[in-house]
Amino acid sequence: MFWDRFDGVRDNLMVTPLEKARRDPNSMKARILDSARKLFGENGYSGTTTRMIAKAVGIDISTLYYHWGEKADLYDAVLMATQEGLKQQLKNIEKVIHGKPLPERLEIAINMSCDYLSQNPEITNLILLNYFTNSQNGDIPNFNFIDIISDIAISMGLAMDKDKITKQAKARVMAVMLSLFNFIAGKKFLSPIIGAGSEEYLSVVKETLNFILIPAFIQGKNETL
Amino acid sequence: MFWDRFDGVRDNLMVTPLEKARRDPNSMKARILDSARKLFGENGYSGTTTRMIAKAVGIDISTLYYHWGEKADLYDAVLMATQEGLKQQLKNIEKVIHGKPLPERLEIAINMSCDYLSQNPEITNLILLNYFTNSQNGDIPNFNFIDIISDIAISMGLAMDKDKITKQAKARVMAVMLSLFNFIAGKKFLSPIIGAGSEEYLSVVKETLNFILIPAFIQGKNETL
DNA sequence: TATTTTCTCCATCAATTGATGCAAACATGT
DNA sequence: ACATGTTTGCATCAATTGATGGAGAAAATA
Repeated sequence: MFWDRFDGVRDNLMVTPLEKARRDPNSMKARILDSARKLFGENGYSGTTTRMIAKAVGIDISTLYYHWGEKADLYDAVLMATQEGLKQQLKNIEKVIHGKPLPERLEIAINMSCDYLSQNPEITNLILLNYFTNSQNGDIPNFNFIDIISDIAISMGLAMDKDKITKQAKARVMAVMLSLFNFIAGKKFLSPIIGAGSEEYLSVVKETLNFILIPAFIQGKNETL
Repeated sequence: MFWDRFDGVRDNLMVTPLEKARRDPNSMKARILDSARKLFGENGYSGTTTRMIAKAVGIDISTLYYHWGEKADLYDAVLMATQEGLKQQLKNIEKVIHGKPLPERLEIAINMSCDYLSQNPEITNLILLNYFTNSQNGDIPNFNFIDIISDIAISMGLAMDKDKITKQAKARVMAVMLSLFNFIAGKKFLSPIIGAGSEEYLSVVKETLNFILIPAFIQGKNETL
């Protein structure tokens, strides 16, 4: 019986399903999570069925439900994993730009972010789709934006204390993020409109972001927020 | 029999369903279109069912199908109507700002656009949701962005000829639009993050857009695109 | 009024959806 | 080999989806 097994703490007792999946990237849990992330990113929550995910992994839906339970729970885990990856990437950028003057900091940050996000396009899709559909639909789990916004605000020198960030500063960071995310997430839609090929698109985006953001934040540097 | 009626051209022979609906705003067609626009804007294409729309109008689904046929056709009409409204509003703005110097033009355009879009929030939702889901899903009708982009580019003095707009100019206009659209569409999601109430939110957004866009486009005014 | 056309709703369809029960397969330790 | 718990897939469920046929009501036409 299970209560006979007192030989120490069973290590997955206090471990979240997401963490369990991350420990072994080849586990069924992790494979499902990967496919789910891709598909949710492509089609959104209601546009993605559990059968689509199961088929992508090559398993039966009941196996999926065995590992992750409800569809909403799986989606929640996908958002968590995405969020973690993004935060990790922000830390990497922070390391590189630390100490440098603001214009250079911005340029490097834009450059690195563009590269990272365009190499993992499902991230921006996932976040933006979530925040659109979720702004109206309360029963879908939602992405935690505020942490990331705060981190960036501090990194960009718009605030000192994580708890004392002005509305204006948050809004400015948000504008930056939204532009960037939209350009990446909407690549397939926007690149034909702009009339640029895949490689050219990324450089046009970088140039545009630099064009728009750098003068604003240089000018506003000494402004009181 | 219908072929006996040769008393002139029957005027709705060459009339699109959308136009027919616009002629009489109280017609069933128009009422369905209105509810559909609202719901598609709130929940996206796959998140909105024909039954939801019918229920909102207070009719049976078969009545809806009688008037609009396939769900995709109705969605298409919704996008068309939205697009027309947006273009009309752009013309209004153009009239007001015509002849004024660039910084003022930008400020007025931002101001008017913000007001218009926040009074018709389903517009931005519709467009953004469409462009996200459609960037991957080809069988859903899609919004015609390029016309609007071109109009704005000319109005902002980034180009002279509608057929000769550089990639950079298009990208810059797009960045402006995307920021604005996202702030409006994401109001419910973003305002708690910023920490602003409903009225305050709009003014913070306007301020932020001015802060970011005006220096960029002033600086870049004499640049060769 | 009579007839034709336009409209509305009920009932129903097949396909798809999220979700589960159960038995067989697999692994793991004794 | 045995008993244990862990995975997996088949079959199936009720609910929901987009969509239609047909009967009758309403409106227009004669």
